[in-house]
Amino acid sequence: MSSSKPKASTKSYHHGDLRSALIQAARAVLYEEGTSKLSLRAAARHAGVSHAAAYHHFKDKTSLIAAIAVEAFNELQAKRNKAYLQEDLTKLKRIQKMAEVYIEFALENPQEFRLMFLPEFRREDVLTDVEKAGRQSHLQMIELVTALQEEGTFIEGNPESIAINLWATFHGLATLMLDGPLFRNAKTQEGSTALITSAISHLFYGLVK
Amino acid sequence: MSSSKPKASTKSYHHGDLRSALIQAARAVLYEEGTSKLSLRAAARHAGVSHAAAYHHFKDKTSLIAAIAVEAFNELQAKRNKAYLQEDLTKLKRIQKMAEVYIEFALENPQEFRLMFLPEFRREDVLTDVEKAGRQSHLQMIELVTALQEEGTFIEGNPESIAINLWATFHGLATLMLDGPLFRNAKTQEGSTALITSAISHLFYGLVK
DNA sequence: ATATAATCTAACCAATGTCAAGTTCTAAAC
DNA sequence: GTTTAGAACTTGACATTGGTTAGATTATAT
Repeated sequence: MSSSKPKASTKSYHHGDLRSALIQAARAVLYEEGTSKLSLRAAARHAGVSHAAAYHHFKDKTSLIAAIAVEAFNELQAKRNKAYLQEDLTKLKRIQKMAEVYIEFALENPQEFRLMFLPEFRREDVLTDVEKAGRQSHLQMIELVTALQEEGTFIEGNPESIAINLWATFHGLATLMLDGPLFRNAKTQEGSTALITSAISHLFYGLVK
Repeated sequence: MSSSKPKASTKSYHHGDLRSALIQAARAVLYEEGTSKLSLRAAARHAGVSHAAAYHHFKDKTSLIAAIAVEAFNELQAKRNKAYLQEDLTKLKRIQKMAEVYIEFALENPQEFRLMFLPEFRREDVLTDVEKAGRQSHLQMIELVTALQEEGTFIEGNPESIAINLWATFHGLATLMLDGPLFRNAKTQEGSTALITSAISHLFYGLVK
């Protein structure tokens, strides 16, 4: 929660770290009032500053939302690394773990997760900040796949293509559980892990006899 | 494009089929002005009627959007049936075809596709119209899986779980191609079909050697 | 002829994004 | 230690837009 550099004074005219306070505030609004109520003004209100203060930290409304997405991507990555380092697992189990972390994150932070994949954050010509923030995980997954190929566990083939396949499965499950027909299954822990486990197993060992 | 029952007179006071005209108008606005500009007023404007006229056909703004989602689900289903009936394919190829149709629909109708999976259209307690409209495809897929199990092609196991897995793969690919890191791959026909083909093949035959 | 559905005009009100101009604090220069 | 420049905020105002309701008006259908 608390960041490192700035001294967040409690009551001074200058906030100390309004930028990240606004991001937090915006996230809170997202949950307390819903996506449609998220506005620069609402975030400012929630952070206890004037409605125009945000313009010293964000170019416009979209920038604030992008900042939320970036922060969320970073949190996901952190969570991923934590799981990755903590556990002493086979590489195969590691992949399962990645899926669990991904979906858990989506279910625990649904509003942020949706923002992470808004179309306005992708541009043909340039890599946006949001894209950059998401890129790391992708590369990490490719590495893992490559390692699995080298140790002879996985089939040959373009590792990126396989990584994409894995991600698509995670992502598809996550989104269907969040906003699709699987949202009822996602209400219980058992329901969701069952879905994950069977999906991973199918993908690992195939559907065709 | 033109529906069956009502006579869409061109210039009378009574429109004839304003309801579906508004849906069409709203879809047009979606593409011409973007999601954020979609409003009841904009739809009415585009349909050439007064801004209050919509209230005789839709309870509120959300209902109009829901109607778009329902219509889109129906179109997807129709497209699916068409592909399903036309082609004389093995059941396995049929699944590949379903994936292609699904993703093609998403890429050709990105705006509608996004609306089809808005969280506000799912409720814990009741089946919403949008949900009902999406349900058919799901059942169809389960049937197909069951058939594949019976003919001994697919592994045993809960057919629904397998169908979910397939859907998640399609859906994950579609969403990542639309609003995720794969959106650059989706720009060309070859790029997208390559992704689909390899994903299906991986899922059919497994990633583990 | 009459009831009623479909449409229109008008108006209200609540928001929001954004800019402009003034204030208050911080920090660096002297 | 004082001055001073500039950054961080505030208040106020503008223009836009949108959802929604109320009360006519016009067409359709019985």
